[in-house]
Amino acid sequence: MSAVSIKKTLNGEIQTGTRVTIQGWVRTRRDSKAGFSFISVHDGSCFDPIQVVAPAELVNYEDTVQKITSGCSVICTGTLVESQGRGQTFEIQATDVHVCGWVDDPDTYPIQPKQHSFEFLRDVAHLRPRTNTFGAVTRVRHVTATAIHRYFHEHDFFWINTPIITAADAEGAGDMFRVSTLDLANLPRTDTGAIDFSQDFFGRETFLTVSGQLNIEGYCLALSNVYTFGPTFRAENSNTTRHLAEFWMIEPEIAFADLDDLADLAEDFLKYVFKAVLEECPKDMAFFAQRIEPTAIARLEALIEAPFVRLEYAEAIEILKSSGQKFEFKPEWGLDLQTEHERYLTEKHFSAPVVVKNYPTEIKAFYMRIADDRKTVAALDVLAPGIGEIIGGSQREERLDVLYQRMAKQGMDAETYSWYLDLRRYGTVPHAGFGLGFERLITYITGMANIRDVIPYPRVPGRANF
RNA sequence: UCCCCGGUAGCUCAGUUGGUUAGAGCGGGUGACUGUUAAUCACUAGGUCGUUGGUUCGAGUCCAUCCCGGGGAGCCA
Repeated sequence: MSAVSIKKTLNGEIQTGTRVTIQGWVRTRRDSKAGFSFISVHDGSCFDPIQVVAPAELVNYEDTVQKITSGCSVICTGTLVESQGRGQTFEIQATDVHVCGWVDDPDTYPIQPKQHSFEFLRDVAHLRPRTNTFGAVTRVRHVTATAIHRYFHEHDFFWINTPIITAADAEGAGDMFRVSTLDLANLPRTDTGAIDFSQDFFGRETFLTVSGQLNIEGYCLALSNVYTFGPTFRAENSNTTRHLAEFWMIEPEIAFADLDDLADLAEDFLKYVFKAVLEECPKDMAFFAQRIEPTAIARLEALIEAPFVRLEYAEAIEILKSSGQKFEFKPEWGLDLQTEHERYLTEKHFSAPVVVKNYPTEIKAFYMRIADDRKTVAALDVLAPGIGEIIGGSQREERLDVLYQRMAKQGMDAETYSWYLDLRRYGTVPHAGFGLGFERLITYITGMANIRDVIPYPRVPGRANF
């Protein structure tokens, strides 16, 4: 008999009276001297475990069933029945309980049927997926990723796998990890004493990507609507609840589009994804609302209904200035919004996600389209209550001469970016795109406070365990 | 990188102005009890109090140092 997922045994898909085999890991075992044990088994297929009722008549009851502890892997066969007890609809009356793998030392098995701190669970990242919370996070993460691909597919976007290894050393998005096969203890040198990267694997200096944007623009100016969804690396020494050195980023890029088209896309996209998660993960979301963040479901529902607030950067500054709030950093036109400013806007003033558009030229990247008066560029940030910046994007500078000037002004080497300039030389069009941090999105959806708890094995400064 | 907080049993924590033998709950073991629900009750095992040094008659407690963790800020997604 082939095994079925616990999800199927619990969702009514299988008729009661059917003989089934399930396989998974034990959460708890409770004995009843009335002649049976209750074994709570999960397999990750759904939030709830199934209760296996193991009668004392089983041949291995005393030497096996009664020795089962949390974490053992089991294969159980029996009849699916309506539960005679409270707390669950279905359960399995076992005729066979087989322990696949014992827990060597139950005394030190880290995952107990109790609340653990997330800090502790980070130290056992290989075992934490066995907990309620991380099972739920994992399923939500999967459903979110799937919804993202589905949204783009349904809207005629193509998924472009931009390279992870890149030679562009100044994409303007922070410090990069070096990729090299040179012998660190014995580096080849040029005549001038510099490291001779011509002897390196690629014959030049290379890094891990900090963004697929520049690469994807080429595909945008050919396939019109495209996106990346892949790993991204930042070697910044950021120690916060919302930064990772390795994370996943979604970057759509749309042709024949301006900043408002981009804001429309961001809003429609986020609403679609939130809706999908609420529909496909009701149990997991209910858990987050109950145990992690009380507003987890309510705020997503509210967000799906209401139109996003949109305002100019200049307006945002005015709101902050006349707010009467005491800020550590005074809001001033020309300065970037501080975390405290973003929080005020999203959490207090609007109590909603806010799209801020058209930032001062000086504080934004070279590729963003400059306004006629040169004071601002067509950039936008989507700010969400609780986490701040979730999306950052812009309309790209599509005019060759303007882009060239801006690069020169920033002392950038036009030669390195000649291929990027080609895109403006041959059939340029207005286009725009944004970057969305996947883990930040999961953080927002689940209400999990720390981004290290929504990725399987977090990489942060000073830590790359597992 | 900067600021703040913390490190005591497998886990979550308590530990008074420095003072005898460092405690509880959960988890483990043993037993009792029960269609049980993070079951309940009794008994039991389990600790180099993060490291190194200092102050003191005496340090889990005070000081310094380093290591590790967490939160906040900056950078950003």
